[in-house]
Formats: sequence, C-alpha cells, structure tokens
Amino acid sequence: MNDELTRVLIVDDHPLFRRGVRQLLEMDPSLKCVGEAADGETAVRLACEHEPDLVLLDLQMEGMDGLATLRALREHDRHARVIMLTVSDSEDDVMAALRDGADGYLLKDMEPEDMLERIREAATGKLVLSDRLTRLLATAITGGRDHDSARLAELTSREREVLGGIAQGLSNKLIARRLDVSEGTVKVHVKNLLRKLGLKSRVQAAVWAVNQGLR
Amino acid sequence: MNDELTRVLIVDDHPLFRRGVRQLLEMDPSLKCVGEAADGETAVRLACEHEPDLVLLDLQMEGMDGLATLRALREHDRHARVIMLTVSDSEDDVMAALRDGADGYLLKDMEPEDMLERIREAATGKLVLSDRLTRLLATAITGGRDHDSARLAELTSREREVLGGIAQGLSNKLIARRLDVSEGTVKVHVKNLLRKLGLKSRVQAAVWAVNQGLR
DNA sequence: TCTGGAATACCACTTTATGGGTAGAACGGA
DNA sequence: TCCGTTCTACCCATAAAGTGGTATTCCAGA
Repeated sequence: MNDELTRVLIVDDHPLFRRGVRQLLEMDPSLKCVGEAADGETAVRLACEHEPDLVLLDLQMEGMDGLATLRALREHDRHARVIMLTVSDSEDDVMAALRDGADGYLLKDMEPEDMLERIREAATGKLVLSDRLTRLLATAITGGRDHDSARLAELTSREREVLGGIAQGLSNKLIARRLDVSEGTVKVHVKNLLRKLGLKSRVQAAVWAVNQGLR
Repeated sequence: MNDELTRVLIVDDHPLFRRGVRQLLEMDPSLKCVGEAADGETAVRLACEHEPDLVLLDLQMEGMDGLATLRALREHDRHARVIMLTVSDSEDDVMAALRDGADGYLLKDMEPEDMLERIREAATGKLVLSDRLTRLLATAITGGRDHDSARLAELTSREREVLGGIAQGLSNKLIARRLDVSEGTVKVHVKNLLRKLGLKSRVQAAVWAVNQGLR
C-alpha cells in the first residue's frame, strides 16, 4: 500500500519461467516485481516481508504445492491478490483454486501480451481467467466466485453507501451532502473501504463496484 | 461545467408537474434546478443561457413538441444530456426519442424515489429507462443506442487509450508511464476527454467506460 | 459493566487531479 | 504549400483526494 505501483511476487519452481515472467512485468511500468520464490514456504515468508499486492503462483511445485501455498498466503495476508499461473486446465484444479480464494487462474501457454493484460486487470481487482477457461467455467464460476462479494460483505453498511456514491462518480463532498455528514467523515469511510477492498484509489473502487454490479 | 453540481433544466407544460419535479430534485444535493420551461422555444433559450447538464423533457407539449425540442437542443448544445419524461409508453415514441439522441426515457408514473435514482444515474452518463420499458426494448435498444458510442467516437485514439487507463483505475502518472509520455500530456488528454464525454471527473469517466464495456 | 466495532468529527499534511492558457512538432488533406 | 487536427509539453492556479493522527458517541456482545 506504500506507493502506487502494483507490487508483484512471483512463485514458481522453474527459474527460467520466473525470469520470463519478470521480464514480462518489466514491460509495464505500473507493475513492480518485489520478489521471487521457488517454493511455497519461501513464498509465504517473502509475502510477509514485502507485502505484495499481487502473487503469481504456480500450481505444481515440490513440497508445499500451489493450493497449499494459496491457503497459507490467505491466512497470513488477506491483502494480496493471488493469481494461479499454471499449465493445468483441469476444471477441478481451476475450481479448487477459486474456491480457496484465488483471484485469477491463467494458463502458462497464453500469449505474453494477453497475460500481461490479465495481470493488469487482476491488479484492479477483477477476477481473471484464461479465455480458454472462461467459457468452460462460466456457469460454474457464477456459483462459486463469492470471493469478491465476501470482500463486499466486509464493508459496513455506511461504507457500502459511500462506495455506492463513488460508483456514481460523486465527489466526497457530494457524498457527504447526500449522507448528511461531513466531508471528513466520508474521507474516513473511503480510506477504510479502500483498505478493505485492497484498492488504491477511488477510481479503482468505482471500477470494482461497477463490475460488481453495485448500483 | 462550472461547479460540480448537476445542473438540471425542467421542460414541461404543466406547472404543477414542474413544481413536483423541482421538489424531487431538491431532495438530492448533487442536483440543482437551473430553470423551468413550459414550451420548446423557451427550453432552447434557457438551455443556451444556463448550459444545463441535464434536461428533463416532456414529450407532449403545445407547439414545438418534445422530439422537436430534443432535436433543437441537440443542435444548440451537445453537452446537455436529455431525458424524456412522459406518460407515453409507446414503443414508437421511445425508439424515436432514443434515435434522436435522448439519453433516457422515464415514465411519469414512476415512483418518485426511483425517478430520482434514475436521474442521478443519467447524470453520470448512463442510459436510463423505466423498468417497464427496459425489458420491452432490451433487444431493440441494443441496436439503437449508439449515442454513447458516438460520444466515444468523438475521442481521438490517444484519448481512448487514456480513458482505458482510467477505466483500469490507473493514475495519470501510471498512464503516462504506460504510454511513455509526460504526466502533463495525460492530464491534457483527460481534460479533453472529460469535456467531450460531458463528464466532471475521472471517476465518472471510469464508471462510464466500464458501463460501455471498454476494457 | 467492560470492551470493541462503528460512525462521526477535526486537524494537518502531501499528493493528485482539474482548468486555464500557450506553443511547438508531426501529419495529412486541400 | 497552407491549414486543421493531433499529440506533445509546459506554466500557473485551485480543488479534490488521500494519509496519519486523535477523540467522542453509541450500541451490541462478553
């Protein structure tokens, strides 16, 4: 949450693949790689140290595998979004990852440009899936992606009202008038809901809310 | 475009109805009624004088009717959004209004609270329709609502790229880095696209873009 | 009754964003 | 070649947003 860059942690047991991902990330100035890990234990430790905004996590790893790492990350840091980056297009794997709180599931055989685009999208809070998976899981996901709505549920009712104002493009001042409170109070609510949603600005909150169908 | 309030012009030949709408608008501090007109000619004149952001326009009026007034408003002021406010739920009327560039079509028998909500939504650039009409016209509208995409077409390609960045929740600085230009340049593009889209802030632009499916 | 979350408000401060203007370089069409 | 558009960059000013505190009130649960 320090600067405005999206801080990324790469977790994969193939050094060469990590290097490729790292180079891909360097193509986008809004993304910054803050670490690499070859196994789950290291990943969790680095996540605690560097507090990344986004973790790119391989599913197949020696020792603690991707899913276990995902769960461990979820326990230690509820801030970071986690995207599974793997070769398996098995529906079971995808569903398991999403059920355990993954914010995305990308296949390693994607075009690098597409992958970068998805990573960007994920940084803004969108649930990202490889095209190949999207259609496959469209219906199943609809029943299973209550991760974001869980984030929404974390908000207090007042924060949801403020978020609604943001999603309508209102300024803090106008939200304050509508809710009949001071602008400073609205700022507090904005601050808190941004933290709870793991977002960096009201613009991201607006995008997120609209994508959630909040209106 | 002066202050941040949405400036509204009410056009209806029934004084009592105008008063009702005015009182409704007063319930929302982000809306400000800047004038009332009982006929089309007066409406156009007042629109030129007060440059409203939103015009609530009755379809049935003596003399210049609602559609003619709509077209006249479109000629004189491409900034204001125009919402038809009428008793007719005829599909022909709705389609004609939308074809002529109306940004919304609300029926006078709506619940006042709903109407206010729709008016707010319209202020952020959304195409609003009474619930009763939405389903009726869902398919037809899809083919006929290229008013917003016309606004999108007014943007230069660079402005669209910047808008894309906004729709991903990026700051000007990050958009600048991604496009490899200075932050000041991005600010110029933001300023211009806000003007072209008739919006007041990047947050509104983000909401608009996401609703347009821009990604 | 104590405790913690929620909502409210205020302060000070830094960073972003917005609005106005000017202006040069590049490009394409008349 | 001249003209209009676009993209670029810079200046200044103000407004809005975001961050970090502290503190009071209220209310529900332990």
